Amino acid sequence: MSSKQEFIEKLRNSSLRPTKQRINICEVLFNRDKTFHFTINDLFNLIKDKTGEKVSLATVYNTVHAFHKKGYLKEIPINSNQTYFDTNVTDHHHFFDVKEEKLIDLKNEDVGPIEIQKSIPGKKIKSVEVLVKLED
Amino acid sequence: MSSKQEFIEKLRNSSLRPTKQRINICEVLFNRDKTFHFTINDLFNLIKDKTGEKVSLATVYNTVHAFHKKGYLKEIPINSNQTYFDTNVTDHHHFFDVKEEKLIDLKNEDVGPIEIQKSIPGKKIKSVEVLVKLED
DNA sequence: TCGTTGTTTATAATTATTCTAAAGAAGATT
DNA sequence: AATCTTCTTTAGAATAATTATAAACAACGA
Repeated sequence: MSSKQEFIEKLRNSSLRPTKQRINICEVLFNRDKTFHFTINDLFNLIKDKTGEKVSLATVYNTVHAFHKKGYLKEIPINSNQTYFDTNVTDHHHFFDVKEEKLIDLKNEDVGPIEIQKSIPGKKIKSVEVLVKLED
Repeated sequence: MSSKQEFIEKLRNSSLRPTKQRINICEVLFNRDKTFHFTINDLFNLIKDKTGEKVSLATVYNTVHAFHKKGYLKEIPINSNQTYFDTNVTDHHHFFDVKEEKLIDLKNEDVGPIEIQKSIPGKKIKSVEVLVKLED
């Protein structure tokens, strides 16, 4: 449970002006116990439902990208026509239920350590992501 | 080096009629030594270049999807605006050079074994994919 | 050869995302 | 508080990838 005040500080600390819209988006994204997987469209609809206030789609895009850039959101690679984001920005992996189009977190302990025994000169590893697809 | 005749058989065996267009696409996709990573648009352009014959974009989409369904192509999960495919349908992983937008194969030996120590009732694992993003 | 069914194609439609430019709000300065 | 600057929001247009449509065409079987 985070308070409005905390969100305002968080935004200020990131040199993002604490606007009504951004605070509403924070409420929806970060005011929850469990990690949250979503598409922009999910979020767009949830904001209306949860806060009663409408935020334009463009602002949702802007804000999600801003939060992603600041490291408050993580983009999840799935083959789908829509981009998925995750409020859990720690290093972790995912199940993807292909039929239900649903993402499920894998704790780091759920996946053994991953050793990459190859390197490309001049490049360093930015991230290692495992995606486990599930079928019935 | 596969021959035209082999492609025709391959197509027939999959109950896909061996049309000129499909055979051309096979030549471009499967008549090569190394694995091939591509987007639909890459392929569309390559067909013109390599075979001299033009195939409509819609047919490229149709054929790639048909081949994917038959298991001759693999879709690769990357966060990008375009969908990537791979002619290497065996179980393997990838580097993705974020800057150059280029995929590089990881042999299975290059990645230690991956243990998934969690399961979802009623679901079974369809695939396990590792994507290693690279930066400079 | 003829009829059936599958395929190709140009084009239109759809969908996710980004761009644009004008109106509005936040922050700093006096 | 009034003003100025800068950032933000917004509706709507623009773009880009993909999918749908429906008519012309080609492969197959009888």
